[in-house]
Order: sequence, then structure tokens, then C-alpha cells
Amino acid sequence: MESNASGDDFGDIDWNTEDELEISEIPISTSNLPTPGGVTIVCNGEESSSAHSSNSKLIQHFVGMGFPDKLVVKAIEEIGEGSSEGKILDTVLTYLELQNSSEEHGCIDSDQSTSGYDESLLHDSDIDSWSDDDDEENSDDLSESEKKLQTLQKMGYSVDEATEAMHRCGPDASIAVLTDFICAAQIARAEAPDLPAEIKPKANYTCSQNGKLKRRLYAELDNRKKQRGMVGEDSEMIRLPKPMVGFGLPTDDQSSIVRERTLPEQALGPPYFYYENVALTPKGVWDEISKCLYYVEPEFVDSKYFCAAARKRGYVHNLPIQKRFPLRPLLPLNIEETFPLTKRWWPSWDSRTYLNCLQTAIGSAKLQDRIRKAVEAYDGEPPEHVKKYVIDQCKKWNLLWVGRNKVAPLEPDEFELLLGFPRNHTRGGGISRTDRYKSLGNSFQVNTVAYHLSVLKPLFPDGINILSLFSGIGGAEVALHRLGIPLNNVVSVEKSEINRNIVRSWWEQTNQKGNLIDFDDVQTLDAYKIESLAGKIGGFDLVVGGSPCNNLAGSNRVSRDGLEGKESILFYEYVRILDTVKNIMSGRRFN
DNA sequence: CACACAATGAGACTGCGC
DNA sequence: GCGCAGTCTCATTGTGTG
Repeated sequence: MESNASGDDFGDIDWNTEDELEISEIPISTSNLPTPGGVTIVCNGEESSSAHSSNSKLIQHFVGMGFPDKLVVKAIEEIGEGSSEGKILDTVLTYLELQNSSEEHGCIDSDQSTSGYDESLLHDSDIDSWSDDDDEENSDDLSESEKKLQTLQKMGYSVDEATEAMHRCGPDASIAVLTDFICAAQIARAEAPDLPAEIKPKANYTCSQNGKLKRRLYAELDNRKKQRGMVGEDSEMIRLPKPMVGFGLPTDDQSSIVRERTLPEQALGPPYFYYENVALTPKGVWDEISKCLYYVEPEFVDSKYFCAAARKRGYVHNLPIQKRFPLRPLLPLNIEETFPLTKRWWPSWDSRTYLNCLQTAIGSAKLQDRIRKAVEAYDGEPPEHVKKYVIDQCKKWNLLWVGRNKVAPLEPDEFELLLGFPRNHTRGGGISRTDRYKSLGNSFQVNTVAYHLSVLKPLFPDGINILSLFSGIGGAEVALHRLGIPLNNVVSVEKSEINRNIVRSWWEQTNQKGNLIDFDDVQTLDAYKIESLAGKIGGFDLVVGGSPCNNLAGSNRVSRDGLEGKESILFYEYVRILDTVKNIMSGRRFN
């Protein structure tokens, strides 16, 4: 295997072994999922099988997620001991659903119950109340605050955390708001390097341990709400921000930068994750992406704020957003400073100051010739219709003025410059010019991504282990390297051999001390391989990747089929693999 | 066979006038 | 608020050329 040729100590992993896995994959029927691509939910089969002998463990498992224990017990009784987590979850969901619909109609009436469950078990009306209500019937004399405190304690939070949250969020704050606050506070403390270790939260990721089930739960409820018309299709659609600056730019007035956000608790790491795709997708795509990635709101950024070319992209990540810093030196944001030689030839009637999105194809020589002839035909300024034709073509193909009446497309090394890669990053080794454009056109803008990833530097002073999916020409790896974050272990998955060669070549040229291991297909990276790799290297700190945009991009006139498209459907592989890594990381402790 | 070229024209958004 | 033209977009495909 190619990846074993690197002389590292990974050669002894036998990918073909049939050894029983601690992690196994259980495909969930699409009827349970909002993801038509068939996300695979990974469950711990070992734990499930041992659970027959200990129902209390399973009950504890669900109660830990905030479900009423009586419902869980009832569900297990109804569907039989030894049932899978998924079945139990479905049954509990049904109970909750029935409860919700009863309350909506204001008719909780046990006489109407035909489902076999005891509605007296239920008395909460919303998601805030999926806590253990065991004592509630005996606690009528407790104040609202005391009840909330009790609920939070049962969810595993300390009295101090709960009290602080209730104090800060006010007396009317719901349980959901309070748990959000506590999670945000945990992250903030974890990220504050100046806090003494003893007051930092321990690796308390209990909230993410059950993330996949919770995600499924939220998705299921979301679907049912939609079916009942409770949620308007458009009312919650993700809209693109204007201006497209994400949480703020390095050049912003510091006071205007967003410094806090509350992540859904199931989105918390480890690992950190960072997902990218084109911003301008068919409707609903970003809603789906966000939903599958734990309901984290995308951060939309146009790279024209980081270089002289536009690149509108959405990023979904669970990284901290405080204390970001940019790569130095900053790139110029206009064409004139980026390509000073063009200034002499730039006509006054071409008002462009920055380029459009760098794509995978360039303007042809014939087109350049047509433009030259069109402009040459006039002594002074050409008439309006000629100007319009020329400017339209220049915008469409990102052409620069490189001589008298002469336009030209960007050279590959100019692509590299604009995108933040080292010069000649994609040059040589048998790669054609066309392939260079294709690889570069599909890549990250390094400075933009590095700005987001910069927060990892103080967190991983001794280096980082990353799982890089759809690596392309290694935009994330280059960004981390340029940030000065040591790359201890990089597992890179990239279909194109040309791109894999580019990354390996870069790896060797930059004298990396760590290990680079590569795969060619995300679909073959199963739970066993991920588990083995994680075991070898001590876990993954970051899962990064931008899945194929072919079926999302506006340039595609043929098969812009959205996330169900032939290539773009691989997004669900990112979700699957991230879920697997989350599962592994929450089930074990890595040092 | 690799590469270059050009036709293709969907979908979302924006800005303008009414 | 509506209609419309204008703008932009990590592309695909078939054909031509050397």
C-alpha cells in the first residue's frame, strides 16, 4: 500500500483483518434520518450486546442524554430486553411525539391513549424538559430554580456550573439555554491558557458521547414538526450574510468581531472539525449540511478579504473563534498590488480591483485574440458595446491586462500566489497545466482557512494529529504548517493521484518530522481503519475537509443536482467518518 | 492519447424601477 | 412587494488538434 511506503511505523496495520471490532457500523434506515444519502450511524456494538445483561446501563445511557427515565424503562419493557439503542430511541421518540401532539391539542387524557404507554409518565412539553423527571411529582413544593438546578445536576453538571448559568442567564432561562451557557463556559475555560489546570474543565465531553443519537433525535423531531407544518420551510432557511465576513476579519476593528457563539452541545469536540464547501449552492443544501453537522451554523466568508480574488465559501466548524490571527505577511487585496506589472496596461474603463472566483478552467488563446482585435480596432477608447463585451469576458475568465490591448489568464503560479500556496506547489512531477488549474481551482484559500485554524496553535503546541478528507492539494496541511503548528500525524484521503503526489512532494520538501499516510477513497475508510489509525497515533485532534462541490456549483450546467449528486453525495462520507471519530474519541482517552 | 477549446445555460442572488 | 435584467459560479461534455 502506498501509505506504508513512507517508512513510518504504520506498516503493521493489517487492513484486511476480520478481527472483531469494538466499533461496528449499523446502517440506519433512511426513514429515521434527514439525510437521504444514508448516513451511517456508528454504534458501539460491544456495548450494545453487553447491555442485555445490564438494562440499568442502557437506562443510564439514555437518562444521561436527558430523557425521562420512566420513558426509557417503559420503552425497554415494550420492545423487549436486548433491543438496540436505535429501537429504544425510536420508541422513546414515539412517546415524546405522542406527548407533544397531545399537549398541542390541549388534551392529555389517558383514556385516549391507545399506544400502550402511560401518559402520566409525561408532563413536560418541550425539548427543554427531556430531563429526568423522576422526582418532579414529589417536588411540587420546590421552586422553579430548585427544579432547574436539580435537572441540571441530573444531566451531569456541577452545582457550581448550574448556579453560575442560572445566575448569568436569568430566572426565566430554559434548560436548553442553561446547558448552552454551561457548554460555552466549558469551552471558554478550556481555551483560556492562563487558567490553572485545576479549574479548567476536565475532558468532560459527555455531551458529545451521545451526539449522534441526539442529532438523530433533533433531526427526527425537526422532520415531524415540518410534517405538521410547525416549521415553515423558508423561515429557518440559512441565508447568506452580507457582507460575507464570517465572524470577523483580521483587518476589522477588533470591537466589531464576533467573539462568542454557543455551539450545540453535541457539536463539541474532541475532535475539532472543519468542513468547507461553496457558499452559493442550490436552496436547502446548507441547511442540510448544518443539520448533519450537529446544527452548527455555517460561517460564510468571501476570500476577497484575504487575497485579491473572490472565493465565497461556507465553513462549518466547532473551533473556538476568539483570538484568531492571520498569516503574515498579509496578501494585498487588490489586483494592482498583487500584479504590479498590469498597472501600466490597465485601461481606465476596466474598473475591476479584484478578481472573481478562481475556477478550474481559463480563458482560451482564441478568446484573448478576439479581445485584442476588438480593442485594437479603435485608436482611443472603444465604444460602449465593445467595452461591455471585453469587460464581460474579462470578468468571466479572470483576465489580466498584460500588454497593450493584450489580456491573459492567470498563470498557475499566480493561482498559487492568490490561494496562499508556496510557489510551484503544483508544478512539476508530471502534472499538466490543465491539471494544475483543476487542482488549484478546487482548493482552499490558505489564508482564509489559516485564519480560522489559527486558534489551534496555543492548544496544540506539541503538534496535532489530523484526518484530512478530500485533501486535494493539501490546503489545510499547508495552512497549519504556515501557522507553525507541527503536523505530528496526517491521515490524508484524496482520490486524485496527482493531488496525492503534490501533497507528498510538499511534505518531503518542507522536511516534515511527522507521518503522512494517505488513502485514495473516503468510502473505503471504514470504522475499523479509523479505529486502528486512531489507536496508532493517539487519536485525531482535527477532522478537516471540503467535500466535492461539482453538483453544487453554479458553473455546472449539466448535473447541479445538490447533495444527492454523484460527487457531492460524498458529503455524507464526511459526516460518517466524523461521527466515527467522535465516537472513538468520546469512548477512549488519548494522550 | 493528452490536451485545448467552446458551447452549454441552471440557479441563486442583487439592484433597480415601478 | 413584484417583476425583470444583470451578475456570478471549486463544471461537464463533445469535438478538434497535434
